[in-house]
Amino acid sequence: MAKELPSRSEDYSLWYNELVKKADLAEHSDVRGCMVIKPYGYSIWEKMQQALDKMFKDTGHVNAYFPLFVPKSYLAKEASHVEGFAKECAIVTHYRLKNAPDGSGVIVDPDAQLEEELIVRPTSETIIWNTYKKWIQSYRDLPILVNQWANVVRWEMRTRLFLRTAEFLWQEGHTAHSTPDEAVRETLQMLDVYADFAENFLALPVIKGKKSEGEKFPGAIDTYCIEAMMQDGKALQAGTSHFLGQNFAKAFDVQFTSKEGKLDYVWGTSWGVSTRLMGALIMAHSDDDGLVLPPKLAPIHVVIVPIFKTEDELNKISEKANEIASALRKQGYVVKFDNRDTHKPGFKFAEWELKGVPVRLAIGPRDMENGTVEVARRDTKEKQVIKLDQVVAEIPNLLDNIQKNIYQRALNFRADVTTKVDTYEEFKRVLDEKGGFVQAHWDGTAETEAAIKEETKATIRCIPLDAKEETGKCMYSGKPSSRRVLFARAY
RNA sequence: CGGGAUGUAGCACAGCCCGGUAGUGCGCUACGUUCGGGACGUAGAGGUCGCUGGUUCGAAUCCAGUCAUCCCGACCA
Repeated sequence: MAKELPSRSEDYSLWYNELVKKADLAEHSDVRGCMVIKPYGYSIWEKMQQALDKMFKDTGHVNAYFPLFVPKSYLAKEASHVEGFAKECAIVTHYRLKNAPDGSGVIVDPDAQLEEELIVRPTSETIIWNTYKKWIQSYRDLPILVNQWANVVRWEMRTRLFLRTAEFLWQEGHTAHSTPDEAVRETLQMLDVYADFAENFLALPVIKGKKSEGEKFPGAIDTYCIEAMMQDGKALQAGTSHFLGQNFAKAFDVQFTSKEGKLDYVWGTSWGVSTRLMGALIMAHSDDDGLVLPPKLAPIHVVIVPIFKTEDELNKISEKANEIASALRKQGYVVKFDNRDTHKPGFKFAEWELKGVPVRLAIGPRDMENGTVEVARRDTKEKQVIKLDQVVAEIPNLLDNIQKNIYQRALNFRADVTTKVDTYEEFKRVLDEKGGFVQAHWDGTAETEAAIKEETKATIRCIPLDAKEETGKCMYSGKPSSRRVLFARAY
């Protein structure tokens, strides 16, 4: 009762906020715009990290760590980069505090001003390319395929748990190559890794595409992205991969001698996903009863709830429950036997549903008598009673089935809210009445893009990589267009 | 950063207009009855009223500042 959620369809934002807090994922800190990720939420993030990290290693990458602080002058070296990030930087100006002369507390010591201010990294391109300059002389030093797990700070005006916080956790890959082809291949490879991860672990279908000039990363030649659809019809950028060309190499004077003995600037990429994926995970699958986790990312796969009146009953049930639990654990599943005698079964059912545990087993005296167990799946809330000796064999199939089902559900939802339109009137009507992705022709100009954004708040999410060649007319300007692009209102 | 709202017990909120011993529900603790979908009864514990300053004999209440959160804008690879 105390934990009941607001309805998803009534107020999506409220539902989201309450769910994040009540499912024990995260909460706002008292520190401006910052978030506390609670143990349960963090354990999901850890599972994401493990899966991603393995995929990075499998594609030849290694991890390293670079400083949190970036000297102001580094950030200034790449013109569009500084322009893109200047408005949201936290800056360290002093290195010492002292007691206030009037005894009112501590103050910043005015004598301890830094000669050059340090920026708390909003992203690490600059400090990393400054380092790469020292690492690279020859084509033999290339490629460099480095990833970093870190926190970054972007002083956003308005924050939202997981989706936009002042500080967030992420990984950022930064690679250096001797040829543009290789760098472009790397950029696209990592985009594929992200899409693969989203679909196979998050159970979240994504659209791979390229950003328009207006939406691309400051300092990139091309920005590629994966775009996902949330249950309220708004899009979410779930990851990006940038082809940096020689922009950062030129800004930081990173040159190498090629096989032919010629001096050239290094070609770069960068790519990242963040704790924003947690937001995507929550908004894509959950319902009014709480979180729905894909089994591959669930910190607990199976919870066993005993139903008992007496200690004697509990002991008998525990014996069976522990048998099942240890058999499942041997197969690598995380099983929670919730034998608390402080809460009733109904309370436990509701609590584990709120937390999104994919499978729940309930065993009571009735089951003990019949040699059965009640199996409930979180995604559909279906319950069935099966033989006790079959349950261990059934669970892997069931978990697999749940993983596939929530992916399929999200895919169906996305298809339902994806609309093809040819006129601007229709475009506006679809956005207001239905939301979702809108496929429309665009003349390719920044002016049209900006005007549409201004008038409808919808942005070009991406130019899908698999967009078919199709002659048409821009819905806004009437000028010719050769393919449809994807519009949506977005987070 | 602009407009609006909020900040009082772990949580949700009332009290503020009209200044005078800090309230309610949930949760928490103990005991009893319960236990197959969020139990009930009885008794109890728990609060520098966001923070700083001002007005006043006296401030949760009035005034100023400040910090944070929420909504709308702006901003946001």
